Amino acid sequence: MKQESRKQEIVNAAAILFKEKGYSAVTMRDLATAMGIKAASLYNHIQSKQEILSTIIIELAEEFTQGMNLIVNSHRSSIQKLENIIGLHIDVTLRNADGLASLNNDWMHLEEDNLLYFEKMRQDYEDNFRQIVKKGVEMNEIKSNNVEIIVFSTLSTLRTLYLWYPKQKNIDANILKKDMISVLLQGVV
Amino acid sequence: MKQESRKQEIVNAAAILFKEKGYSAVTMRDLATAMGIKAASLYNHIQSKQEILSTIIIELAEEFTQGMNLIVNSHRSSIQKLENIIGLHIDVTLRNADGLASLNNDWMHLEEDNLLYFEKMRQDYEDNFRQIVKKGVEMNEIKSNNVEIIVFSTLSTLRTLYLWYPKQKNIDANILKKDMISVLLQGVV
DNA sequence: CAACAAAACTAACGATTGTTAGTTTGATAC
DNA sequence: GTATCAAACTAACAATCGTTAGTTTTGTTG
Repeated sequence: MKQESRKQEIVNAAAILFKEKGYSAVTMRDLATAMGIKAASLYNHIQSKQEILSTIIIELAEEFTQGMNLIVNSHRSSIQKLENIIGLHIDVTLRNADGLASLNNDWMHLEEDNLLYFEKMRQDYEDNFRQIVKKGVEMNEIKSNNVEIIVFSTLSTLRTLYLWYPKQKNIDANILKKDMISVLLQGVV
Repeated sequence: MKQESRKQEIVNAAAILFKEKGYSAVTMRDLATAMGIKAASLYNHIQSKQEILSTIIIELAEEFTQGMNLIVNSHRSSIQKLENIIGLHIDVTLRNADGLASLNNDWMHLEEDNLLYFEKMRQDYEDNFRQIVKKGVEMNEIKSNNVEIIVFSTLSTLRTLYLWYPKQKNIDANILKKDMISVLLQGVV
């Protein structure tokens, strides 16, 4: 059907470089070299370096927002909702691990409008997450440890998947989901 | 004799800026402004921007290495060793949360010698961690989930403490250790 | 007060940055 | 074969980068 547009190729190549050295340390000449062209040629396809970054990040953030909204509005137990969140992160990570590096590490280099938009999505995401955990504690589905620590530790792990997953070979998404749910929710001891 | 040396003040100010925007995006002029002086004046106290980064990161990495060695050589159960590792991360984080941002996000901007040195320390640290978990599984102290997932998820959480801890107000280190051990080892459900 | 060192300053350097303007190339359509 | 258009190119720009050189200010000590 549609093959990948030249712009998307550039964005994908940029995501890989941004993952390795961060947005600020990657020059347009670096990116051009990775694409096998000259820096000026990039501007036939993109408007600015900044546009590349926002394309990567905003798209991913909207994916998470959309996924979280489905989960919040579903009629499931808190535990099942947490399991679905774990699944959401794994799905997104398998699809675009490179881009997640920018989302995690370079979001602060977005400029004004996109920065505010991103920060709102992230805040809403965390609030939704927190509410699910709180409800789970109220319903006695979740041990009443410190709610903030549960939110923080679970989210830390899920956000770091993009670093860990590529180092695992031939790992099946469904097995990964099962194991991750087991470790994050049932614990280690 | 010694208050904080001027160099240490510069390093500390740099750590804060590096945490906010990353090493590459912080200019020597940014750092000078934060110190209330001109950029050229910084060079009366430090040799290069790179020296600032390596001062921040290597010192912290050596702290972790030293702490891990003590734990590895201690005669404790695997669970107790894991608890001590959690304690180590909390202690280091409370002492220097800003510097940990650089260690986590900007280590790849170290140059050759320090980069290799750092990478070796990090590899050894992870190997030690993995061995402790493996031993725990063998001794039936730890549920035999996927060992790699346990190592990854625990380490992800501990490495991200630097972001989370400053947002908590008046949290006691010992209570934090207890809660963190509970969530990471005993689980949530 | 004179002497000295620490730490600030001004001015500038060569290199590199993101980006623009104008031009050439190469494939497809008529 | 010629027109078209996307996509590459060369050349250069103003701005900013880390850093150096040389000078002045500041504070302490005899």
